[in-house]
Amino acid sequence: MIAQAKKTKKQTEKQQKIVETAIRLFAEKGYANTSTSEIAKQAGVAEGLIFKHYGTKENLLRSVILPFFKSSLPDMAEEVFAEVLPAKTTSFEEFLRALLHNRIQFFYENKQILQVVIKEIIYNESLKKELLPYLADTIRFRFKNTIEMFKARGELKDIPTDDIVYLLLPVLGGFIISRFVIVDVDVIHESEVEKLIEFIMGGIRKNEH
Amino acid sequence: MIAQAKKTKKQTEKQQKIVETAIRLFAEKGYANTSTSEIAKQAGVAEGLIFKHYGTKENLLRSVILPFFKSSLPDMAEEVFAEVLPAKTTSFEEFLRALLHNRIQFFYENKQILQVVIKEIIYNESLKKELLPYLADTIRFRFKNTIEMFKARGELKDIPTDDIVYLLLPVLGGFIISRFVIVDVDVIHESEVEKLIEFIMGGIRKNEH
Amino acid sequence: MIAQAKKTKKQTEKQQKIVETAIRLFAEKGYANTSTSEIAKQAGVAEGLIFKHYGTKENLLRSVILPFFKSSLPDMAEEVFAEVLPAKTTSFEEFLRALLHNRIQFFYENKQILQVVIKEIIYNESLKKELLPYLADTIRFRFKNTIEMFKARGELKDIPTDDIVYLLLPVLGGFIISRFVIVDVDVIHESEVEKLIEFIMGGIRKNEH
Amino acid sequence: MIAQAKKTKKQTEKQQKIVETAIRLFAEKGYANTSTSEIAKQAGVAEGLIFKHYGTKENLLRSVILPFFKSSLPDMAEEVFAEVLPAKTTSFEEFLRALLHNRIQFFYENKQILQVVIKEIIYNESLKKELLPYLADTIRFRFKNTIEMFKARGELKDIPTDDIVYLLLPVLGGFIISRFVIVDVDVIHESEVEKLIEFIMGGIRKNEH
DNA sequence: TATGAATGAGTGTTCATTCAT
DNA sequence: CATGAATGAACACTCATTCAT
Repeated sequence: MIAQAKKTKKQTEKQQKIVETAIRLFAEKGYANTSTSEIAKQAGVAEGLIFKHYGTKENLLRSVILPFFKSSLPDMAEEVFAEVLPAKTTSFEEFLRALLHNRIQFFYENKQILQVVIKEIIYNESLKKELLPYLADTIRFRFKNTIEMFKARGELKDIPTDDIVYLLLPVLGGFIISRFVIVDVDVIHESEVEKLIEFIMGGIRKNEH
Repeated sequence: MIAQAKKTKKQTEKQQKIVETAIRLFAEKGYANTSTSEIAKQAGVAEGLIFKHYGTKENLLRSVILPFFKSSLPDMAEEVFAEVLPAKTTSFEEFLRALLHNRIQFFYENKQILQVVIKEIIYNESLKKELLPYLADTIRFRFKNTIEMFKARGELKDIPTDDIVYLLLPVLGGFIISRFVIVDVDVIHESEVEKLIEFIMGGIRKNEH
Repeated sequence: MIAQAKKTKKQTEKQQKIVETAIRLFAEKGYANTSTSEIAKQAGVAEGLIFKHYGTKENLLRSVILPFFKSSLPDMAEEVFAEVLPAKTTSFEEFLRALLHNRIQFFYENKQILQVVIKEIIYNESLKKELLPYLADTIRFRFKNTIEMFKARGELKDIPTDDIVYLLLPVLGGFIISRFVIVDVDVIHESEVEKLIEFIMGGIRKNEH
Repeated sequence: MIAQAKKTKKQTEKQQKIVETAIRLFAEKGYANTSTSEIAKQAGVAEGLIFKHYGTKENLLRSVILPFFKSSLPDMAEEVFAEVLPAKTTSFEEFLRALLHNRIQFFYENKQILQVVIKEIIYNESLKKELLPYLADTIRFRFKNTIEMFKARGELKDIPTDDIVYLLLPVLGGFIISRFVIVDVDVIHESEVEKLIEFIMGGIRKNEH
């Protein structure tokens, strides 16, 4: 169900090995610091084969990133929102909790691809231009709907929805990136998630009674 | 006073030009995607001169990053805290506001170096290992003191100080990085800062009366 | 059987050409004065191919020297001693004559590699350290045995065997080096060999009767 | 009296230092493996100064080699033969002994220049072509006269003088080169010299009585 | 499909040499 | 006399890519 980014239709065993190795090396050292000869060697494959299948090194990168980006990621999103939202009784906190758990699980299982995506979006201007708008639109759209729903229920402050999304995304994104990309953790504890949720919901100011 | 990372003691005009050009190109395309020959060409300098002065390409990168990192950055920090804190009457909100304005101004003026630093910390494993602990320690230490002070004044919730810092840093860092590195803005509006502050202080949950 | 230093197992035609050209140029101008681009050009090969096969320029040198040194040279030695010694009746003079003819033939056929070896042993400190002890041990060991045999037969003076070897090696070595390396002759005449043998055996002092 | 190769007429202190350092480095690693920048650094001098004084690197090498070669060496030779020969009563053995002691002392004191000369004569085709004939002529001429004198006295075998010289030079040269250049000894013992002399005079064949 | 020899443009780096000061 | 910044050609080496097998 998850981590399916690696397998498309008909891939030979060697082709599989190439993609796996490329993902691992791109994640470890970055696309620009990984040579096709190293990929070939570690994949146990002739260097020519990479070019038979993918034409260019850049295309190999896209073949790694794009499926994850254009199919797995939105599919997953669909799932989450579909999974969580129907429960009408749920609070926004419950939603956040479910979302975070789902995402964290997903990102943990696709950590290497995620690392490649983030590193290259930051490092590679043309990939950034291509992917960032897509990412922003997709995610933002879903968030807006959900937040407006909860605002209608009176659970959230009367801040404009766009502002909430605009503040929420860097916080959630920063949290996940700092954990999975900057510090390469394997596990995010339940308590961390709870603290984050409480922070997002209530801030840090002491309320007067 | 600011943007002093570029000028050290005795630098010839050409040496200046090399560093400036290197910073610009590293910021635009990343260290790994920038060739020394391109730096030389755009700096109007013989390629050999780069190596006369910096020995290796990697050392040129370090000569760009390290002064910013090890001197300018903590110096600035010192300044902010010194500037803001004495005013005992100030609230934590005032402190945050002053800090953000100061940082935003500083990062705007050093935007390119900042972009280089962040890109390479994410992309270059060995630089990350070298700089991240240093960064974390320096920044974290100052924040802890300040937060504890305001906690003592009863302005902040009774969350453990470490937890507050741990939540605050990705939020502030994520905000600045997403603005200056991912989206390459020139200006951050007053209102954005105010929204961020209110978010940090009060979260998004509607308070019951 | 001889000059086999050039051909190892599976070498492509171009690889052959690289080694041949490298040997020739190293012999003519020395390793340090020969550029890989010149080798490539004269071998009719892309420069990159040299590094595909040999990794570094230094490794190309070693690939030229070491097989000659560690296999051909001792193999030959084996042969000579095996060929000459069984004939119990042979005198030491006969042995010397056979040895010299064999060596001269061998060195003539491998003249260029020999020139490379000698030039680099003299010029390249690290190669000297690596090869000289090996050379000394191998050669010296065989000589000692042979000389002791002939001493036992009463053909040679009662000088300590080590001293004889220690005097004989520079003489033989100096003779061959001065002919093949310093003066680049193609042929060493029978009469030269005879004079050398008579000199070694009898010296230059006139015997009184 | 000796080691005067280093000082010509008016040399500044820095110029002295350049030549000394060049000799040392050329001797250690060879001319081709020594960079002018290294010479300058180790001599404590600006790199430009080398070229102010010597024009090119090759000219620096010649300024080191030629005075030694064209003045010191023949001068010394003159001395030896003048010193030894007058004593009419002396035997050829005595002459050889005096010659060797004189040369060994001289080469020991000029070991580094000697190493440079020998290494470059073997490595540098154009220097070889220039110096070798000169060397051969000068040395050979003096030897011939001496040997003929001793032959006239009946001390030496009736081998043609040219043959004796032709055999003697590689032996003496090989002995000195193998000691001072290949093995970098500081001292040659009296006993070694004696063995060499006895070898040259009497060979190794046991004489029948 | 898969190999791996071969390419050639490009990379970081070195080095002898020049020249303004 | 002396410096050292600056040059540019050459150097060893890398790498994505091609192609005959």
